[in-house]
Amino acid sequence: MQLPQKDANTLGSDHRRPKIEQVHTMSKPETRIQQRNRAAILSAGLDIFSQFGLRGSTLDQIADAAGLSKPNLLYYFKSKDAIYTALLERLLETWLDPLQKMDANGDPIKEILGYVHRKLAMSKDYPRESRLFANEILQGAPHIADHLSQDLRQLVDEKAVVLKTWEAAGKIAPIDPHHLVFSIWAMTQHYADFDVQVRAVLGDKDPFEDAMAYLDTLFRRMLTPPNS
Amino acid sequence: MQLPQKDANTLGSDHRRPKIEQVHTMSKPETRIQQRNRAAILSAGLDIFSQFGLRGSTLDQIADAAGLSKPNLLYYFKSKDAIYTALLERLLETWLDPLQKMDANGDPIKEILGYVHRKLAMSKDYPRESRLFANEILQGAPHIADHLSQDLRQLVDEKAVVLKTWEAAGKIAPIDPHHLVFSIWAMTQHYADFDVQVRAVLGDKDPFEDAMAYLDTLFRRMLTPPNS
DNA sequence: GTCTAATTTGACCATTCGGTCAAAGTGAGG
DNA sequence: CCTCACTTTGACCGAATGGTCAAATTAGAC
Repeated sequence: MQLPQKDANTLGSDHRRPKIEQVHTMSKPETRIQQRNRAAILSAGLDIFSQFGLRGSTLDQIADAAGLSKPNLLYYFKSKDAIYTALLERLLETWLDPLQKMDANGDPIKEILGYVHRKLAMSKDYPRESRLFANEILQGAPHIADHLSQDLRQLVDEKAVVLKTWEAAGKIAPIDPHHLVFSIWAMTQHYADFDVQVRAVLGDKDPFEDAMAYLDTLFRRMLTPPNS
Repeated sequence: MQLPQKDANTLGSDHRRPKIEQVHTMSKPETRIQQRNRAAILSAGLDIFSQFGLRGSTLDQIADAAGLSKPNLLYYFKSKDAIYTALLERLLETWLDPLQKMDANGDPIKEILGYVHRKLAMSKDYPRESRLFANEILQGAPHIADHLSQDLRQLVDEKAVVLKTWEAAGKIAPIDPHHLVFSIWAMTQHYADFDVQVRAVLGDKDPFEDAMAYLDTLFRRMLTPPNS
C-alpha cells in the first residue's frame, strides 16, 4: 500500500534555530528524543501527505508510520495542520535553490543544463517533496499562494531577464523564457510526480539516467543558436 | 474556495449504453431527471475529486456542489467510490485518444506536433480531468495500475516503434521515443495540473496561446533532422 | 537513588463521514 | 384525477477522525 521509500532522505537536515511550533519553553535546545521523534514525524508526514494530500491524510496514518501513538504525535506537533505546514515551509526553503544558482555570468547553455540537472536530481532524491508540492498545487495552493505570486514570481521574472540577455547576445536561440522555465519544471518533476506511470510504461528499470540524457539533448538542440 | 470552472465542459457527453452502476432495473432508458442528476453529480465529483483526491473528498462536498442532498446523491450512485470510478473510467476512455491518432503514415513532425497540440488542447478544455488523473497517479494509481501497465504501456511501445521508424528514415532527429512521449505528457499536462502556479508567475493572462507557440518551436528544433 | 522535567499512554469527546431506511412527495401516462 | 414508478428527504447509525487530558512512565541531572 505504501510506496517503498528509503528514509532519512529528507530535505534540510534541520540544523536550524528552534521552530515556532516547539511545544515547550521555546528556544531551549532539542533533546535527542525530540530530534528523533520530530524527524520521524516529519518523514512519516511526508510519506502520507505526499500521497493523500492534507485532507486525505489522517493523524492515525501518520502516527502509525512514525511509530508513535496519536497523542504522542500531538505532543510534538500541535495539530495535523502544523505538521503539514512545517513540511511545506521546509520544502519552500530549498525549492527555489536550483534556479537561484543559475548564474548570469556563466556559460548560458551550461547554466541552463546545470539547472535542469539539479532539478532532475531533486526529483530523483526527493520525490516525496515533489509530490507534496504537486498535491498542494493541485488543491489550488491554498497554503502557498502568496509565496508563488511573490517570491517565486519574482525569481522567475529575474531569471527571465537573464535568459533574454543571453538571447540578445546570441548565446542561445530565441525562446519565451517563462515557458522555458515551465518546461523545465514540468519535465523534471514529471519523473517524481508520475513515477508510477513512468515505471509502468518502462518496466521497472530506473528511468533517471535515460531521462537526463534525453533532457540534455532536448535542451541543447532547442537552445543552441542557429548560426553555430 | 472553489476554482471557477465553466461547467458542462465534461469529457464524453455520455450518449452511451446504460452503465452498470445504474441503480434500478438496469438497461431501461434514462429519464431526463436521471440524465440531469447523474451529469450534475459527475461534474460535481470531478470538481471535488480533482482537487482533493478520493480520500480527501467527502460526499457532502459533492452533494453540495451538485445541488442535491446526500441520500439523493446515493440514489444515483451507490457509493463515493462508484462516483470516483465512474469518472476514472470515463476519463480513460478518451485519455489515450490523442496519442492513438498519431498516424504512422503521416508527416512525422506534423504528426508529433499534432499530438502535442491535441494534448495541450485537452489541458485547456478539460483541466479537471487532467488533475483527477494526476491525483490518482500521485496516490500510486491504485485504481488504474493495470490499465497503465497494459493498455497504456502497449500503446506507447507501439508508437515508440513508429518514432524509431521515422528516425531510421531520417525524418526526425534521433531521440529516445519513450522519453519523448513523457516530455509531451509532462509539458502539456503541466498547464492544467499546475495552472495555479503558472498563473501566479505569469499574472492572470491566459497562458495557452504562448504555451502552444513555445512547444511548437521546442519540438521543431529538437526533432528537425540535422541535415536539413 | 532521588527528584523533576520530559515523554508516553489509555480513555475519552465532539464532529464528521459514508451510508441506510422508511416515509413523503412528484411527474407523467392513462 | 388517479395511479404507480420514480425521486427526494429527514432522521438516524456505526465508524473514523482530530484533538484533549489526567495519569503513568521514563530519562537524565544531581
